[in-house]
Amino acid sequence: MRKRKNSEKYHRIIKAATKVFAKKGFYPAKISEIAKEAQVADGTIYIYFESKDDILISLFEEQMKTVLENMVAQISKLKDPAEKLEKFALTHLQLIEQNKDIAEIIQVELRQSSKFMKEYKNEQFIQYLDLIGDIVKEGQKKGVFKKDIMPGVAKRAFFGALDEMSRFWVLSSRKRYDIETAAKQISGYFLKGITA
Amino acid sequence: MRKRKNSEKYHRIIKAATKVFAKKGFYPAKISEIAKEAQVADGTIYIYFESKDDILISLFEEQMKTVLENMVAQISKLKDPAEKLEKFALTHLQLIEQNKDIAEIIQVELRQSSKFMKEYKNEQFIQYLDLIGDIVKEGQKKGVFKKDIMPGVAKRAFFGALDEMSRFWVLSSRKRYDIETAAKQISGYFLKGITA
Amino acid sequence: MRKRKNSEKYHRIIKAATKVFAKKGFYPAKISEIAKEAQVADGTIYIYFESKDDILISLFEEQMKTVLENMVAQISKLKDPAEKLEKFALTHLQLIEQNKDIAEIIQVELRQSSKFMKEYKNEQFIQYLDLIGDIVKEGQKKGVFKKDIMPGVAKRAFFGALDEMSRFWVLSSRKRYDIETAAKQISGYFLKGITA
Amino acid sequence: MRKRKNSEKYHRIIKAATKVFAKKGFYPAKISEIAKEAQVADGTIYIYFESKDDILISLFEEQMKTVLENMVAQISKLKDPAEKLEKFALTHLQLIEQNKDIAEIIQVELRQSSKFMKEYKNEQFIQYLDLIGDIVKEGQKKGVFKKDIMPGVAKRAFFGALDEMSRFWVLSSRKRYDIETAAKQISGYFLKGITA
DNA sequence: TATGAATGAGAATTCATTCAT
DNA sequence: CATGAATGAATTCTCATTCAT
Repeated sequence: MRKRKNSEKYHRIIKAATKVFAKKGFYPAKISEIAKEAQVADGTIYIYFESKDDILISLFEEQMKTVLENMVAQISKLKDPAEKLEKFALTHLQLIEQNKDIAEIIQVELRQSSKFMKEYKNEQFIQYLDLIGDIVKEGQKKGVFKKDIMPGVAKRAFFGALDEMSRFWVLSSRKRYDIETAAKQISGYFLKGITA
Repeated sequence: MRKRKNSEKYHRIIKAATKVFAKKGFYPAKISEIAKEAQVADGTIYIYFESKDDILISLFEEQMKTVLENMVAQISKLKDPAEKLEKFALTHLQLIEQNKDIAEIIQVELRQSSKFMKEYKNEQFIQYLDLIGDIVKEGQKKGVFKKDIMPGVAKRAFFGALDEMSRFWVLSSRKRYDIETAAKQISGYFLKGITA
Repeated sequence: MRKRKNSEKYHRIIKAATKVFAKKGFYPAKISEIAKEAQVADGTIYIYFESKDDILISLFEEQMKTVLENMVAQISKLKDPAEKLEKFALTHLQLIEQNKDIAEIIQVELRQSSKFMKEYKNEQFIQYLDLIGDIVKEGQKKGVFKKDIMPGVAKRAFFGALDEMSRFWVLSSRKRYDIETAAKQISGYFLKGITA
Repeated sequence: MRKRKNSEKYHRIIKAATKVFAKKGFYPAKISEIAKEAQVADGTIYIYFESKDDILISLFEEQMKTVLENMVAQISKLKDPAEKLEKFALTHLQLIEQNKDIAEIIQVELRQSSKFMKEYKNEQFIQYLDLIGDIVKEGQKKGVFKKDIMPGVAKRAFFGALDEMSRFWVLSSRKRYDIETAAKQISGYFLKGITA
């Protein structure tokens, strides 16, 4: 088997799997359900993917690539590290907003799945986190961020704050806060603190 | 079946399940493995729990009760909201540190599991989050936190920051930063921002 | 283990088992349910019975003994073979009527259960059938029944007719015909035929 | 799952189940044994049947349809109600004779099983019984059967007589009476009685 | 390539029976 | 005798994966 990523069917299966995994979760999702959603035969899936696990990983990489490219494009336009962080927050939350299925899988099924996290070196996700770390380092070099901030801690704290907010959106039906407000609040805490 | 929560076996099974779920994840974990770990027969598990799902939920509630009580005890001793937040961060990370298995399950299997999150109203977790929200509100009333902070966003952002940090610890074998530093850093971002 | 048939508990268990087997059938019935009904512990049942199978067989023999004795008492009072057959029919249907649970078990679970029928020589039932055969033979000797009637066929035909009627009663909630009418009809067919 | 009743495998499984159920009874029969007998994998059975219960019910309906059609064909050729009853008896016993397995299941497992009898409306069996009832009514209309015969009782009595006879054959290894004699005797009792 | 019927390993759960108290 | 917690063998059913067509 060689992956035929250009094939129309490959993408149809990825799309179907995204929908089914998001709805049911990875383990409870059935190959036959993905096949039905993709309008192919069960066996056809195994022409494009090695296993059920492989669908999840492929799905993740496929999506993360896009997310990463998009984020880099947004960030690189800006100069000010503080503005960059704010833009990161907004872009991240918009992305979640527009792709609930993908967001849920990334959060719930893959990023959290100990099974995959432990044996699958999640390169894309590390790069995504590092975008934040790089902004922090850049800010420190430019003297706009405090020197004693630890980028390795800060990148996780910032991402975690956004992520928890997203989870709340993904899992709750209605959303209480609008995206721009939430993005501004969260980046605000980081940049200026909450102390009066 | 009546739950015999006082029974020594009940706790032995909870403990075994915690270990096995943490190691393998909920779905891949086998009842027989939990039974073996708990040194009981497979069937014995069904004297104390209704189903595999029930083990996970019981485990979670059992642990969260302790966590919640512990956190309340730590926080209530302090007066200053800023100090409370810092204490919250430290206590949370210490807890994670001391109970990696429990932490992993709460994060990975239960809090994140779409299956459970959607049909299981996670009261304990909501209360835990609200502890942060209450500190924020208290700080605002006392005039030490900015008035325009939204407690509903802030509690998630703060918890998410800690949680992402914990995840990093839980999933990575070695730990790069010591707990007190990390806790101080993270609560510091919130309180005073990272801007120089 | 020696059977303690005089014990009050022995009879309580038999009675409980009769109720439970009648309601659920032999295989679906649970020992724990019989124990609960009999208000004894599960383990106690095994003091009085060797196994679940043993309960069914004991139950059957216990009940059949009574049924047989009762029938013999009724029949032996009469002289005329034709009257005896009529009395048999009436007594049989009355018995069914008054002991639906026992009737159902005898019909459904034991007499029909190939498992038991094949390895368990059902002496009591054979004797019961033979009561009919003996009446037929007696009638032939007395010259009141046709000589070419085959007692072995006739006893089964007569019993079967009654039995099918009983099954209808046991399994249907309401009863369309009164017992005396049905008994008279059925014995009437045998004795005088249905031809005008 | 869609039932593929035309499939060769569907019939192979029905046939295998008939054999296994007849030999062991419904509850003691194992799916794996049926699968082995049918020379398919265990899982294959679940492509054609929903559950073990479904096999029994399907088996029954499949067989009863044939039995019913066959009986109607035999009966409808005749004019005289008395002859029809005699033919019914003969055909029924022949059928039993030729299909011991099916007969045993119908009698022992399905017709008698409280589990199935109570929740499964046994249409085919009711129709079969009604064939007898209709003959009786027809005979009464034509004036060849007594007016005071109750068809609802008579049909059960007649069927029961045949059925008990069959059971004797099914459950005993050797048969003492030949079919035609037995059929004639039994229909004879009904038609002309046994009184000299 | 595409199909979907067939496979069979695997897993949760049940429950008759035992035995230490 | 009585108990009922503990056992673990046994069984149905599921579903990822294969492969002949």
